[in-house]
Amino acid sequence: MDGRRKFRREGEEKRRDQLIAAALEIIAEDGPGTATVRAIAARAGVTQGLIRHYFTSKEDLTREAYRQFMAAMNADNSAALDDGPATPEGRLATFVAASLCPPVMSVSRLSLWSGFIHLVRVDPEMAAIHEVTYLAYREQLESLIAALPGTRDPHHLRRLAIACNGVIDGLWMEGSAYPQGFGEDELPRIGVEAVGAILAANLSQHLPGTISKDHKK
Amino acid sequence: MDGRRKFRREGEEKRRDQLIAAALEIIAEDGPGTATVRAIAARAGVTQGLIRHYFTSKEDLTREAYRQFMAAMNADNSAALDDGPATPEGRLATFVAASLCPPVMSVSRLSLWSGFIHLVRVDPEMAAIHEVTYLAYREQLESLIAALPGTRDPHHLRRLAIACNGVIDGLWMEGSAYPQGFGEDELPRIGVEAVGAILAANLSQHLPGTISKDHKK
DNA sequence: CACGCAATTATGCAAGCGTATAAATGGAGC
DNA sequence: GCTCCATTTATACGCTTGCATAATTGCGTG
Repeated sequence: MDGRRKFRREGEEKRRDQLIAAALEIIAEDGPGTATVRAIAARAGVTQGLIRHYFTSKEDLTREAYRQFMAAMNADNSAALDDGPATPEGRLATFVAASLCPPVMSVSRLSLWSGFIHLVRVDPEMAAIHEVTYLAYREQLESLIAALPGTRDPHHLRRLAIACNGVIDGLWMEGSAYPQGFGEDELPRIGVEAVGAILAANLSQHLPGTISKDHKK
Repeated sequence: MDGRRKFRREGEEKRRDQLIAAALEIIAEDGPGTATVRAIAARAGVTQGLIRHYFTSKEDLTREAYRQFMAAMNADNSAALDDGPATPEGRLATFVAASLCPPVMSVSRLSLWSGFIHLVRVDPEMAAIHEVTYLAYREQLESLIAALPGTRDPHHLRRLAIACNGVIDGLWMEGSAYPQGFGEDELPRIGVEAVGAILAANLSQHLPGTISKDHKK
């Protein structure tokens, strides 16, 4: 009789997270084109009106989703530092390798990234979010480089960090797009070696054992 | 009285190129979101019906635009080989450097690339176009590497090419996104050095003296 | 110079989009 | 168990989109 659907009330935090998670899932699976307000609401198990109750617009939701995605990337990446070696070389090598291993390096992350990236070049607010998280990553990289033996002036240091970041980004893309194209630990090894080459440092020998074993295949 | 607009008849080839060019311009400037059928036709100076006369669908036009864009990237890149040195090391260094100089490396190219890239992960036909042009680039890179002194088995060679391609891609992104972040010839130098490090070859000394001097827009 | 056809325009349509608004309802507090 | 309000649903509106179709017109051809 009553066709009106039953529902449960949830806290604001939980609903926002649900909606953001639903948006990220859809973007990762089918691209941003299918991530409509209706599709996101359906995936989250609510009706579309609720989105406008928790977000001022769809753009707002999109930006929050991007912010959360980028934060997760950085968090997953830095988490590796906690369990790694304590030497400057070891920390840098661990950091680079973490960027080139799951969960940071994965198809779904690449799909998400590619779904967002064009917005960064079009929407100034997205660009701001990008810059903040990008700089956070690069500054962490820069401080790890600065901890290496030898002194470098700030300007040189900055350019080294940018260059290393570029290498890592490129390998991340390659590996995420073609996971089957590389052996188990091959990409992190290549990445660490390339970064070492740019910095004129020998990083490979400081990698934790689980990563630097011989590559098969 | 007669509000109907005047027009000139053009050849099929010319009209198709005009429409593709218009689509690329809009995508580069405002992102794919604003590249609607109407906007593209307006930019090309025709009415929207004409698009469906020369392309079976908007998807068709988009794919042709992507194909043309990727072809231009490869063409601009290989063109550098004609004017460069003839030694294996010199040719590889030239090729790498060309990827990191205008016109291949530029903001508009990055905007175009970012506007298309998410479609590659969603549309199988776009993925096919991507694979063809991507492989063409990588195979050229691979043959340049194979020409270097020393012998490598095919499997190893392939992985080296993938790794070098990753480095180049990453630096291309960095440099395209932040052109002001590097000195004039800094990025090609870093790229050649990093590629040399991966291949255990000394490429930098084989670079032509001035790299990005005379590029016409 | 008129004919004929393909190139081009003009108009319309159905579907989907984001957004606005009002009605219903779950659930905590008394 | 009643009340009340924030949460949630339901519905609708205006706009844009890609696509289809019919009407026009430029222009090569005889």
